[in-house]
Amino acid sequence: MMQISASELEVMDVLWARPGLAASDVHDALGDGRDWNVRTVKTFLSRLVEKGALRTVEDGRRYLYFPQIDETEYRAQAATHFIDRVFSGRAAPLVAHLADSRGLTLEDIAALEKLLGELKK
Amino acid sequence: MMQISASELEVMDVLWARPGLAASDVHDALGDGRDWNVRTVKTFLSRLVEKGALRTVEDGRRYLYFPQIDETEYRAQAATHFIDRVFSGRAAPLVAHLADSRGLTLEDIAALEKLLGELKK
DNA sequence: TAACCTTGACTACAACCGTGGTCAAGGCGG
DNA sequence: CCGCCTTGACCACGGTTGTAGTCAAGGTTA
Repeated sequence: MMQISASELEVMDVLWARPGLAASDVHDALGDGRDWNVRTVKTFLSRLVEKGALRTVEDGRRYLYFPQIDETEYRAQAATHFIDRVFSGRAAPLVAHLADSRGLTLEDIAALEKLLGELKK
Repeated sequence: MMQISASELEVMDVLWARPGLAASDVHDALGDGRDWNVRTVKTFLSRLVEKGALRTVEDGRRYLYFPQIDETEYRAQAATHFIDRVFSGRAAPLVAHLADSRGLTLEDIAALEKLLGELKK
């Protein structure tokens, strides 16, 4: 439902981790690797506000940004959509692919086994 | 790497299942639920050819379409990208989310347990 | 005080996407 | 043979995305 692009999601990640940052703070927080112009970051922030994913609070001459959507919920929904699109809604083949492409570490495998154990109850 | 949109992927699905169809056949095969105009389907086919995901073979006045990319490989790669984007590369949280959102059926759980058993070896 | 930096508001612009229209050439039904 | 259908080639058009530029107002610094 809420369409957030890959770049916008990186911005959300920053604000989920530290809500209430101003635009330039978000820019700084993205610093490593992400070499966006401040204005680019501001564009993403504005679009996220338009989309209802962020809310602004005035702080003098600038805005502070706060997530309006729940991180966990968003990721769960994104996962469901992805699986519907790419794996016809079947989760098991996805995990199989991850295994194939070495996307699963031993730790992952242990974590998943534990998780499955809980799910069976 | 190869950027295929959601709609284009539906077209690929048809051709992965039955390679060598002509445009109108693909249109028919999509029939149920997917109510695209034939020209819309042709646009997707053309774009997929441009992108190198399909190859054409002339058959009289029309083209037959054949996948140029491997289905399994594509899905595995898509899964990896998705997890990088949305779950910072960690597969286990993804599966946890699926469980939360009831994306996993009992069958899935059984399949995953079997899979994990094999992976441990 | 004068020049400069920051901030939000608005604008730009090309690529990609979803959706299909136009057009001309060839094949088919009657 | 004649009109109709299909086919590929090319075009259109508005929305989203990535990536900023411009501008004016207010704060900062020398």
